Amino acid sequence: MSSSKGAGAGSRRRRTRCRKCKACQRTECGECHFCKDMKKFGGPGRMKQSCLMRQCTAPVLPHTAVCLLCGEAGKEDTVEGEEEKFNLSLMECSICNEIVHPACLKMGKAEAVINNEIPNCWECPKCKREGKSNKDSGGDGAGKRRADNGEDGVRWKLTDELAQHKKKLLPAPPPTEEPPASAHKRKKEKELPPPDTGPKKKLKGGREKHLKKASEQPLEGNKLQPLPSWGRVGSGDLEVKGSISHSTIHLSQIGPSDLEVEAVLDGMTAGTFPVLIALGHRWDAGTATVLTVVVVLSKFLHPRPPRCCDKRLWTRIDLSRRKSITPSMLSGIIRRQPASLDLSWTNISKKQLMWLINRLQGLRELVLTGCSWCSVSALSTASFPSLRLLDLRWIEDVKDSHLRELLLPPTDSKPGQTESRGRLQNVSELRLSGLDITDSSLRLVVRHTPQLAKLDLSHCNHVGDQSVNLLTAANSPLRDSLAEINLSGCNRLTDQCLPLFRRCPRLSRIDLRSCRHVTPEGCARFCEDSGPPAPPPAGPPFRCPEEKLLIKDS
DNA sequence: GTCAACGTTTGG
DNA sequence: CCAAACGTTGAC
Repeated sequence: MSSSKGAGAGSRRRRTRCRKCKACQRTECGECHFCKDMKKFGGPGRMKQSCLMRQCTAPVLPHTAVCLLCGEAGKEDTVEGEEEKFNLSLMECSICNEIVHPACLKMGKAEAVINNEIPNCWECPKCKREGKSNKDSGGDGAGKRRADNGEDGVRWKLTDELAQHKKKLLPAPPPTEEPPASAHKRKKEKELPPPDTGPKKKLKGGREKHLKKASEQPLEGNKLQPLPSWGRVGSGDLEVKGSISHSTIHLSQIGPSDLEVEAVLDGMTAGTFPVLIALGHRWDAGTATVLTVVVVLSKFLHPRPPRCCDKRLWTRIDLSRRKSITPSMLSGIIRRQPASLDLSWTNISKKQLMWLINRLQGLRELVLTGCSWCSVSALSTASFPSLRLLDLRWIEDVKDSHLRELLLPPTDSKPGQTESRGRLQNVSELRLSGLDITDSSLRLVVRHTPQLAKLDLSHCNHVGDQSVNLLTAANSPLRDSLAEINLSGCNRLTDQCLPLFRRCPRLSRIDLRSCRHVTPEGCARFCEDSGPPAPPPAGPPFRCPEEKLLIKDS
């Protein structure tokens, strides 16, 4: 096991905990694989790895690190000003591993690529000038490091192809041409832990990549996307095109550093990360758009997460329709601490879901469409102070007793608490489509989700006029909070429910499509009564006054 | 010296 | 290819 030794140029220095990040400051979970290995938790202590929950998000250079050229430590504290501080700080090159003061290099940082994710990490101007990349690191004088593994072989092969495309010039090849399908696929699997390959743990590899290649990590999937198809570009959003070369993304038009770039791969959201990563690289407006990648500046879609969350940079993770959720996916999710998690139509188990939600206290959106209640019941074991959206559509086998379990406040509320608070206290959007939810459960919804603004009850067979009465009754907190309700496909509803909606002052959208017993005439009358002008009796939608929208098919 | 755990190697 | 093992580093 000879790890690198000696003080030769570029011999690798081990990084160490920052001790400041959230992960560093928490205690060991005692439950993860590595905790269970530890002697203190009764394990054999052979693995000698950090608790999964305590993996440092910003590992720092050790105190003993010194500049290769002058032999001195980091001196950024001795000066004022960003530039000076940078020049006197120690920077470790992720290619040659050399640690130097930029000032000692005397090369100017224009050519360097600074890694904004890892403290004191860059691709040094020397390597950049020589055209070196991470691939080459095994071959240089440092020599100590193994050659990169096969995955990287794929990566770099593709990068080379990309460079060749560049020579041939645009336009980008059609998606089917390159990169080779297998490599393409493998690459995509690296975006997130793979869909259904067996259990795997990306710890060490992940950590190493974190150190060595983090600057390109969030973008690496993009490299392989010849021509992604793009979805949303909202009115306030900017669409820009850029090209990827090596680990650099060149954006052609934009500059603000506080926006976010969202990369969509094959129509699927791959992740969200601040554009400043891209800005860490050179601007090159003239770069040919070979292998065009489109990025959407989604300032308006995703408020930027606090800086401390930048390490993982994934605000949304979508694993919908993955056949199985593997342990590595789970730990990947935890490391990234997403604000939004989509697990719809997956076979996630109750145990897995429980494990997850207990570690995602900041989660704001959870989508569990099409999962089984058997798994979803995990929700009844936790509370979600940050949760705003809960999607439970089309969950099989949901009974009233189940929803009661979920909606009722935990029974073990502390005696000191003035009032017991339900688990979904702060949820503002609840989707319950396709559930056999009865009025008895709806009563609980009314009582225990006081912040609810959007409620989706479409295709709930038991929902009828009485249910609407319940939701809009004088003692219902939802009366004032409801802004949108989806009741499409609720065949028990009749025209009689319509006037009840007037009780809700904020209600601005009612979806009554495919409600067999709600007539267009009834809707027209409802809108008419709400004030002129009356819409035509047939054809959706009916517009009611004050920008309210009643949607009804003819 | 002890303890934690990084990064590499090994074995399945 | 991945999980486990382990030598060694770094903090204290």
